[in-house]
Amino acid sequence: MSTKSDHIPRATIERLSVYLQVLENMQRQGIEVISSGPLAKACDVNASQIRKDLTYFGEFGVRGVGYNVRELIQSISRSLGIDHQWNCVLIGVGNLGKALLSHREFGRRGFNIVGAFDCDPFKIGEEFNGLEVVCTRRLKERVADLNVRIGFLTTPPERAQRAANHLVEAGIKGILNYAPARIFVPAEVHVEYVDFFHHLYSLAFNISVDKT
Amino acid sequence: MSTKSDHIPRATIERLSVYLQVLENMQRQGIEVISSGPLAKACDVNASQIRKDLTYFGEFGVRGVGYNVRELIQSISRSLGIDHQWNCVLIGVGNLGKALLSHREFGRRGFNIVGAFDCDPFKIGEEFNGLEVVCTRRLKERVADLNVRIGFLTTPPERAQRAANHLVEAGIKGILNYAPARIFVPAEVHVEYVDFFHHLYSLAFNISVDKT
DNA sequence: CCATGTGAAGTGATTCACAGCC
DNA sequence: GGCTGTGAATCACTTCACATGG
Repeated sequence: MSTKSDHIPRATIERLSVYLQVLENMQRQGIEVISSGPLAKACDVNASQIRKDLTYFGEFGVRGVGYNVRELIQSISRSLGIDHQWNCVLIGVGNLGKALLSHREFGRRGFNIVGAFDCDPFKIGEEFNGLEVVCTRRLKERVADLNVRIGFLTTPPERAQRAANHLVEAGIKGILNYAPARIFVPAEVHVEYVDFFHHLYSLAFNISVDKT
Repeated sequence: MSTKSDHIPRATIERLSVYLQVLENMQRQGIEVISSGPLAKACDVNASQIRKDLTYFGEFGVRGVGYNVRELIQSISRSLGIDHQWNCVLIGVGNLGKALLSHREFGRRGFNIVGAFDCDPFKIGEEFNGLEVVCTRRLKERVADLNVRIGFLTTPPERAQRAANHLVEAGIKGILNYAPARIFVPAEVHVEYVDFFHHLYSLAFNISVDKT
């Protein structure tokens, strides 16, 4: 829908989230127009980096002026594909799964969790945030009925691959994997790994090397 | 302590977390020796990438054989600086802060949250996971007393910078910033940003481009 | 003989520097 | 005059290919 040329660096996509966050905070502060220089400072990146990142998706600025904050937020949202709602399911209703189900921010950002699945009979029937936990057998019908494209995977590591298989089989297009295990899926299915410790490890490493 | 040469790519550090995760799962399965080929497959990276990453920190393998899983886990842990306990504080006891305080996995991994701070008088005195919420004014003494080096920042975005200033002032060396805002700190203080939406945005983007 | 460790080659991303435009 | 958009130059990371060693 949005890509001007062929390949967009993964790093660019990651930075777009940052720009969006900073621009939203600026908008809340009433800033209407911003140029790449100050925006770069606020995002802690290089100014031409921002300009280059943006031109992968179009020309959003006005020479001699800068970017309109509201329009740029819209343009980036459209570029990322988050200018509309996404239906999601969650598989694995443990502590983390429950926490995510109860967290309303996902819905507020357009990611609606419309199904919660588990194969444990003791969990089936429980309710979180108005959503009843359902047997994994019924995953496929639910995904088809509600045009679900994203699955949150929150099982223990040893069950991650099996859950991933279920999601793929159900026709999911992307998996947000919170389980501490790699999973293997067909190339056309996208996987993102969420690891709560990875940032903590980076901090530990960076602090450690400083002292040496 | 651990760096053989001067500069280690940030990407290498991020991959070490992945290797560690995969190696721990292998160890649980009883695998004792692994060579870079199969390890690379399991981590979904290139084999020489793994070998090069490891040589930044030392020579951990045996030619013709491979790596001892247990020893490699230890070596990577030591390289990352997570072979010992880290005391941490948390500032901003909102929903997310409470969730993190109640989550025992951090302690299990060696990151002990030994203080919870907030400036809201209604929150001070509340208790989570056996930890009493304390006024931010007392942050500095606590950090000094317990040799705390890492701070979890879980305030709303508009209070993130002020909280960051408190942490810096208290002598913190690294900040794990969960607030959806950039923060600015002296160069010697490390910051890692945790953004729950960034992976979701990447998925949305990748799924969207597929369809075009 | 097999797998590590590593310089050299290749690839990809970032920054520079300036032409183009408002 | 000021700021965007962009080819060219630089820098950083990854992969190759093989010498080294158990």
